[in-house]
Parts: sequence; structure tokens; C-alpha cells
Amino acid sequence: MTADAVVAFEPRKTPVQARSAVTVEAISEATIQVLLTHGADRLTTTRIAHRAGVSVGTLYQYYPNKQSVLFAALEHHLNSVAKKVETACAGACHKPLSDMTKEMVEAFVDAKMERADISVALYRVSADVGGPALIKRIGQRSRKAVEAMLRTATDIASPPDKLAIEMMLAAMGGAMRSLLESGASAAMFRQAREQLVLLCQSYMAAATSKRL
Amino acid sequence: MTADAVVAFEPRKTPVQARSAVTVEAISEATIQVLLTHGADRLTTTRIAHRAGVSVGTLYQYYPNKQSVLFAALEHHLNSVAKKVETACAGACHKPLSDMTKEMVEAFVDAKMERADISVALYRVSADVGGPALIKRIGQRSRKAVEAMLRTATDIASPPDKLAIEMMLAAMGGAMRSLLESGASAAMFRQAREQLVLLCQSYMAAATSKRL
DNA sequence: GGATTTGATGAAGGATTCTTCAGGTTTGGA
DNA sequence: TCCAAACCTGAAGAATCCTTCATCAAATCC
Repeated sequence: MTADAVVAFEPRKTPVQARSAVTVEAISEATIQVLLTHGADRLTTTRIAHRAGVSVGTLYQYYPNKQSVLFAALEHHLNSVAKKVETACAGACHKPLSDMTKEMVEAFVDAKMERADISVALYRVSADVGGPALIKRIGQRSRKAVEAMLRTATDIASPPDKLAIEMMLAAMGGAMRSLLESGASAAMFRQAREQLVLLCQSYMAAATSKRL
Repeated sequence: MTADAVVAFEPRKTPVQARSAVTVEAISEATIQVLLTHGADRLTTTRIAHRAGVSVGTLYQYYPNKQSVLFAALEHHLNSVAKKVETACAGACHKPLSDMTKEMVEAFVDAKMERADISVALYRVSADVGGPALIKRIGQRSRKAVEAMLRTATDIASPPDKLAIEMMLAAMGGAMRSLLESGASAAMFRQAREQLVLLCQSYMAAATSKRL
């Protein structure tokens, strides 16, 4: 998974008939399932194919290699989370800074928690698949969404700058990762969610020098 | 690297003679070097041994398996960082909250940055070796150090609670990871350091309800 | 100086996994 | 009905890599 290997991550063939579309979906699902039930170490292409109810050859008809299968799963998950954050940002415009921050953070936490098991499983393989680069890319998208939202805040003159927003997102993501990987209880998550909101709110407020 | 495999992570034999102590040290160094020059994918026990100037058999005389070699390297790095944070905490007692926070955060950032390359290389293999569990354990140690420091703050009645401190440390570590993995420039790091200090300061202040 | 313990060697065993491809099956249209 | 394209199969090739162990060298002790 060196950087240049990423070029070989694109899917190999696009489904044409309905049955192959089903196959691809099954492989995608199976990947997560194998990850959850067997762990990252015993995640083999053969096992994924078997779980999906197809043969290995079929898997390799749609993905050029094992990494691309995992990459697709990771990408799907991160996109899903990012989309929810973006939706929350769009829905929280024209409100006070702390309100929009709260809604955004909660959307993120909830998106991650919704399938905590998948999140944790994917953290485990992220590094093997160029996860950091993907996270960086998707993180930029989220940053823009947050930035756009903050520009409409009703109680600040100018929004925090780019770096501050990136910092907040990185901190938010990192804190969430710690929590998920430590296998915290549901009760602890409720408290942690509040804390994370507070953390982001206080930072956003502090990073906003001038108020109206 | 499932949980039960961790039992096999302890070193196999302790060096008795001077030459073997040298060997162990060489293996440790070589591990990092191979990781940096060849990448995580081409990190093999044979290569590590070769780089260390010994044979594979020697390596297996001190480590029960490949994972334990990496685990030792990760542990060494994290301990080193934690120690610096603890030292900073000890040296920042009896000061205002924001001062101690600043010193602590800066110590952490500087410790990570000192060998940014190693930090990044180890992030890459962390998951393969049970890194999260180790991070959790060492994180607890750091939390206690921070907690003890905060209890001596001159300008607050009671320090933030356990969860808040854990949250801050998780956010701080996560943000740092993001930064390092994104390969930010030195100039950006200087700004990021300030931002991270601000983030932690504002959160600590917010998490402290009652002031004197 | 000889015996014992500690340390080092590295070829070879053993196991696993990724990936391919030649050949068979199903689908959909003409 | 028949054909071409799309799809699927899964045994086998090929490449790695981890780990061991019988054997040799060095160091320490008595």
C-alpha cells in the first residue's frame, strides 16, 4: 500500500446485468461481515468470496486486488459519515455558532456510533489501504461544508479560519476513534458525546476573535 | 493480533552478556529503520535481522514473533512520549490552568514532532500489533499525570473530571495523528501547535464549571 | 585450561495467501 | 431458437514470509 499502489484501487469492471450488480453488493457486504466475524488477520479474498456466495474468480472480476476491496468498503463508510455531516451542516445554517457546532458534532458522533462495530473494524485495516490519504481527502470536503455553515453564523463577525476548522475536525475524529477503539460503554458514550460537543463549541468560540 | 495473542508479546530472553545487549538494541533500531526505508509491507523479520547485522535466528532468540518486535518498538516510542508529557506535568504544577495546559500540550506536540518520521511509521503498524490497547493503557497513565497537575491549578476550584481529561488527551492525540499523517509542512506545524494549545485551553476552561 | 553457559547462524520446513485463466453457464436480444 | 456477450468457477501457479533447530563460536566460570 505505498502511494503508487493506489492507482490500482479502481474497480476493474462495472456491472452490466442485474445479477452482477447483486454480486458486487454481496461482496461489499461480505467484506464487512468477514471483517467482523473473522478479524482483519483472517480476512482473505477467498473467504470474502465464499461468504458472498461466489467464487474468488468472480471477486477478481470486479476488484483488481484485495486492497481495492477493502478500500471500497472504507470509502463507502467514510462517504456515508461525511454525507451525514454535510447534511447536518446544511441544516444548521443561520444559527448561533454554538448551536451549529453542536448539531454538526452530534451528527458526526451519531453517524459513527450507528455502526460502531463497522467503524472499529475499518480502523483496523485503514492503514493497510491508504486510509490516511482517503481520510485527508474526505476531511477536506467536510471542512468546506463546515466552513460554509460557519459563514452563516448569526453571532460572529468572521468564522474561524481554515486551520482552526481542520483542527477541530481532526480532534473530533481522533477523539471518536479513541473512544470507539477503547470499546466504551453506551452510557459512557452519551457523556462523551456531550463532552465532545463542549470541546468543539469552546474551541470554535475561542478561535473566533471578534464577536458582534 | 487478536487479544489473546498479546500474551506472546513478552520478550523471550533477557540479555545477559554485553554483546547480546548490543544485539537487542541493534534489532530495535533496525526495526525502525526498515520501517522507514522499506515501508510496513516489506517489513520482514529477515530484513530486520539483516539490517541489524545479525541473523534471523538471533532475532527469534529475543522475540517470540514478528509482532512482538514491532510491539516493542511501539511501546518504546509511546513510553518516551508519555514520559515527556509527565515531566511537563510535574514541572507545571501550581500555575494557572491555561499555563499548565499550554506546557503540557506543547510537550506532547514537541515529543511527537521530534521524530515525526518514526511517529508516522508506527501509526502504520499500530493496528497490527494491538496498538489501541497499548495506547489506552499508556493514555491512562498520562491522564493521571494531567489530573494530578490540574489539581494544583491556582485559579480553579476543582479540576475537570476524568472523562473531560481523557477527552482532551484523545482529541490531542487524534489531531496530532491527523497532522502527522497528512505530512504537513514545518510552517503549518507551528501554527497547528498554537491552535492545539488553544483548543485544549478553551476546553479545559469550559470543562471547569466553578472558578474562584 | 577445560567445561559450561550464552549467543549466533541460516538453510529449510511449513503454511498461507493472492491472483490467474481456461473453460463452463446464464442472459438477452435477433 | 441461436449466438454473442456477460458472468461465474475453482483448481493450481507463484511468491512470500514466519519460524525452527541442529550446529558452531564466544564468553564466563572454576
